[in-house]
Amino acid sequence: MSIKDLPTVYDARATEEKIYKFWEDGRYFEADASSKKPSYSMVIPPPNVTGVLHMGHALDETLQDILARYYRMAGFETLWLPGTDHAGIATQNVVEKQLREEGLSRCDLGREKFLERTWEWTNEHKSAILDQCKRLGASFDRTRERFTLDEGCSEAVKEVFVRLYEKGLIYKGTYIVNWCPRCQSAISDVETDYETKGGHLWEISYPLKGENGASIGGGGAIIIATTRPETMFGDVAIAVNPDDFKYKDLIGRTAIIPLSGREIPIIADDYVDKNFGTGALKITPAHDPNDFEVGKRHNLAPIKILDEQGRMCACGEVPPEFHGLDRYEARKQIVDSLKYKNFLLRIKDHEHNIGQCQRCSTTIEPLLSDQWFVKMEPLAKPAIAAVKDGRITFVPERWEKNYLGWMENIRDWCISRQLWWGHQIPAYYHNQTGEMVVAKENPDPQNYTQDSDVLDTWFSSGLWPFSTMGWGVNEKGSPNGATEWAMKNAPDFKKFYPTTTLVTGFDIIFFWVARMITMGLEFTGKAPFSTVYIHGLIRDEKGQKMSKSKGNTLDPVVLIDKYGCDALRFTLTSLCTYGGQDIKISDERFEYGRNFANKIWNASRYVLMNLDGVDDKPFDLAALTLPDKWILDRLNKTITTTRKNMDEFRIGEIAHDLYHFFWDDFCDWYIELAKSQIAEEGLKLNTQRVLKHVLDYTMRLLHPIMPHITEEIWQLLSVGEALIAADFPKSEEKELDALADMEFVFGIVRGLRNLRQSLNISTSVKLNIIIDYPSADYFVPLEMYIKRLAKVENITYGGKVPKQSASAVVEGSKIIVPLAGLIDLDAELARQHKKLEKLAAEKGSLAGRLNNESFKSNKPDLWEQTRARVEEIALQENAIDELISSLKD
RNA sequence: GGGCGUUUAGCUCAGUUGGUAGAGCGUCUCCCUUACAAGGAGAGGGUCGGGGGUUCAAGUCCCUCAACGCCCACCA
Repeated sequence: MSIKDLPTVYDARATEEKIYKFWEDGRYFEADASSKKPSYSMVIPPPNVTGVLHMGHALDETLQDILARYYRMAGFETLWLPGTDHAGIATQNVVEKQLREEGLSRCDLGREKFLERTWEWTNEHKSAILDQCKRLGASFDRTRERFTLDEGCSEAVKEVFVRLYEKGLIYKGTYIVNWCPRCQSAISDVETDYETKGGHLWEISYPLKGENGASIGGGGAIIIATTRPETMFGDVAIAVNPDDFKYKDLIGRTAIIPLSGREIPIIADDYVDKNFGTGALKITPAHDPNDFEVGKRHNLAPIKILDEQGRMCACGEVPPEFHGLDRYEARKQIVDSLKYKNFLLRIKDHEHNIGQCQRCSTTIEPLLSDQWFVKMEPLAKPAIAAVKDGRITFVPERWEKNYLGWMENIRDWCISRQLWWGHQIPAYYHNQTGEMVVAKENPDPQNYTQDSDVLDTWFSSGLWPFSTMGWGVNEKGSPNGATEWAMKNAPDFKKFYPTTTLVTGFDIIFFWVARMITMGLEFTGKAPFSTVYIHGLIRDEKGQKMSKSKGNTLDPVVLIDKYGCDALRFTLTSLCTYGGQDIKISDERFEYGRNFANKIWNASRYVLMNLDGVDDKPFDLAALTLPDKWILDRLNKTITTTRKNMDEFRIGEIAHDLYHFFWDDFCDWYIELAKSQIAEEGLKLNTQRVLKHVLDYTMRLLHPIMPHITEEIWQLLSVGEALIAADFPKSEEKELDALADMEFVFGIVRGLRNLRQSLNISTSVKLNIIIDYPSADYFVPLEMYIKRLAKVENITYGGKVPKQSASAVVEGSKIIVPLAGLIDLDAELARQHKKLEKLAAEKGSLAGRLNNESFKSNKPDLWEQTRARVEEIALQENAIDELISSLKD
């Protein structure tokens, strides 16, 4: 297709498909571990295999891609490593749902068959979301794609588990955990959400046993308050505050659990708040984390009365009529029974926070069970230090506090999950003796059986920066113990670990970022990345979180179809503030990026269509006109700020700067001025060279944000083979010093246009203008340029100042326009008076400063500036006065 | 209970070391001038949430109050 046939509307769809294929075919995304160039690397936050691309990914992937493309162009050997997460619970849920539809359960299949089935599903979907990322223009290296359950990652998981265990940092124990009765698994603290709900506080009377062994009812009663009456059969004590005079005498006596009749001691513990409820608290160690601690302090064995489904146990502690009841039904019946037997004294409304499973919103049941934990404190210490001493920086900085606060109060991490899909815990039990061995392989499959639990999904993602890169060869580089896989990939680890930047949302700082830091430091001795760039979350136009259930999601692929990928990327990028504010979006916002892409397209079309006869030589510095120098200066400044902003992760500012430079400076001013230069034979060639140069460099600057359209145009410019592999511009030190003069020209033109508009003189009417310069300094370099504007602005220039004329003042010069035709005299007079008022107000406020001696001595340059402005105002006022009297003539 | 964020033009938001406020969209006026009507030119619009303080000078620094949002903790 010839340049002249390029469509006037940019065809994003066709261009993007073609260009992405060009990059893939040219293998431009693939990193070379043997390169001598300095490295820049990132790992993708692995999306869940069950995930579907949403706006959050679009933003996260776009930002990473911008960095990858920038550093690739800036001379770094760049690796952006993609992959996906096996997402334990989520994936298992999907497959179990399929099974249910077939009338089966996972237990019908058995573990082995179920896993086969899940692998089948996974293999089918594993890469779907990364394939979708192609539409985003993602330049990650698919030859290095990883999956958290694949060979290398699994090997690393086992290695890490065994080493932590041997170091005493992984332990197994019976503790209270957050149990999800629906998922049938323990979940970690961070996977538990709390929601405030209305509930009740029940006050129940527990009879006291008589002092001298008197029978039930003989010794009065103690009244406790609880939100969970159904757990009463698991009570092991009643606790009161040791300083609470109400109960002082009761400490050490014995109370009797209503309905079941078991005897429990009354103990004293500081944990109890005298002022809450009745000041007496029932202690149920098996079903409440705080009670568990109290129980431990007082050596009271927990009694478990709810099972893993959330039903009352059929045990001796629970009266038979409640056996097997669901926890809520049990509560109802127990309360009825208490009421009937007069043990229930009062019911108060009470709001409290209820823990819920993040994944299925089922109310969490704190449950006593055998689980595996990571001892976090020793691991947290170096992870705190790495952030405090600056080896790891958070951008924006405020997230550092957030991270440190959490780390400094870290609690042990429950890592076992009662699922089948995931990394099975590498612990083996002897079939007869029960003896436990923790090892990477089963020591003797005949006699040992592996622990049936799997690891929390975040355990493997915590290793992601190094498990994906061939970690496993020991520090001395010896193959001893390392798998073949690790050996093969070790060069990646050497070249690209630690990674440079991690890009993610603040919602997974605790889940993921913190764990990568602890694990990275523990196992590689190095922080896994030096900068954590935290961006905001995408929200809908009302500021609500996007979710499928609310139906307020926007599909990135649909938006790309409608507006184009580069448009989507540009819009998203422009909304990224340095502070990482959440981003509110609606469909229409992407018109911003689309319009910009179209502007780029059409301006480029103009340049391309006007390059006939141009050569490959650089522009002639000596022959540059004022606008040439100006646009080159502006380009140079834009290069400087773009690089600086890239270093500082001010990505949104880059987008705004480039938008402004391209649209306002290049299109609206330079190209318009260049049109008249091209018409002059003597200036044509050099102008073409400048146009070509500026477009070339602008495409380079914009490429990280808008990769497809820039690649397309750059290739049409025929200055190189592939923009993706071209150099990122470096700024020149020397300035061409044209800004001030050009501003003057702009002032003249604006003044003129303003006059036309306000006097209602159409651009089709030719105007004569006269410029009254205050001194020759202005005149010499600019006269020519004003003349050159003649065609564009439809003016003639020069002559004598007639009587009736309008004028505008620019930096001491006056543009005078004779008013031969008709104008609206009153309207013009009113306009001028309004201007006078404005000027007077400004002068008033400036005068105060001017007379301020300390301002004059503290900031002489600023004072001088102010003084100059006051002079300018006086000139303008004079001009307006003159105009007014001339109009009145 | 502790911490963080936000409050600037009709709407959505920028505003890096303190120096008389900017953008996009929307509004009004004019223009289909062969790069672009997804465009061009011009205009209007803000006592920067309230109050106090520091300073010659505060959207910007300090204190305080208010509203909204988020995170952490989880007194039964």
